[in-house]
Amino acid sequence: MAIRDVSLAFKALSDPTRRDILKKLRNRSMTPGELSTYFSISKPSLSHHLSLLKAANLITADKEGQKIYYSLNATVFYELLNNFLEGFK
Amino acid sequence: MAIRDVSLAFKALSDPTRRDILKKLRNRSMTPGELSTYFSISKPSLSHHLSLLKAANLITADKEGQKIYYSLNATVFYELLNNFLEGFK
DNA sequence: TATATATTTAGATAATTGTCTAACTATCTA
DNA sequence: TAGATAGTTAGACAATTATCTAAATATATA
Repeated sequence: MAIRDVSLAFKALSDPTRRDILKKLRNRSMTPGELSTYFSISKPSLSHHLSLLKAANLITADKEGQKIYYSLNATVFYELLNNFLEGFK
Repeated sequence: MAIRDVSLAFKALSDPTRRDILKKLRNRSMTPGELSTYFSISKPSLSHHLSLLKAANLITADKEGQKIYYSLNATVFYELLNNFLEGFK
């Protein structure tokens, strides 16, 4: 998996709610329902944020029954920031 | 100098024109006039991008006569991305 | 002082964003 | 199969953004 769109990734990282979502997913996968208990926004808004993070390839989704487990895509995450730092050496 | 606002910094980095400006400033300082020769946007638009980069503390400005020399704030730049990576270890 | 140069500010406009409620789809279970 | 649960999609709305042209500010120079 690779970085698809740097602008998309930085834009995804520019929102504090989305950065908090990534931090929640740092240790383990979570469903939108579980994530929603940590945030004071509606589930559709959370869903929207998850779709942006997914579009930026910063998280992955695994469906199990009715549930969807979202996980941090650590590889792409490091790739994005490290590659960007490379460009500024 | 420190990171003031992570959202502001990532937002600044989410625009390709602004990333290109940072790359131009990687090696040396430049004035808006010189920078403008590399971009196909109006000078007011360029000025706007520079003000956002400055607000994000990613560049600094030094006035000399009528000219303003903009420089990459490498320290904050590395600080932002490295500290952010730290949070995701 | 008048004019030219460098850059920003003001104001307008179209596009994008984050949020909401309501409605929909998919899956599970009694 | 009916109802409950998990999550997304649709549509609306206010706020923000990137861009432009026109005007203003600041400095240098003839």
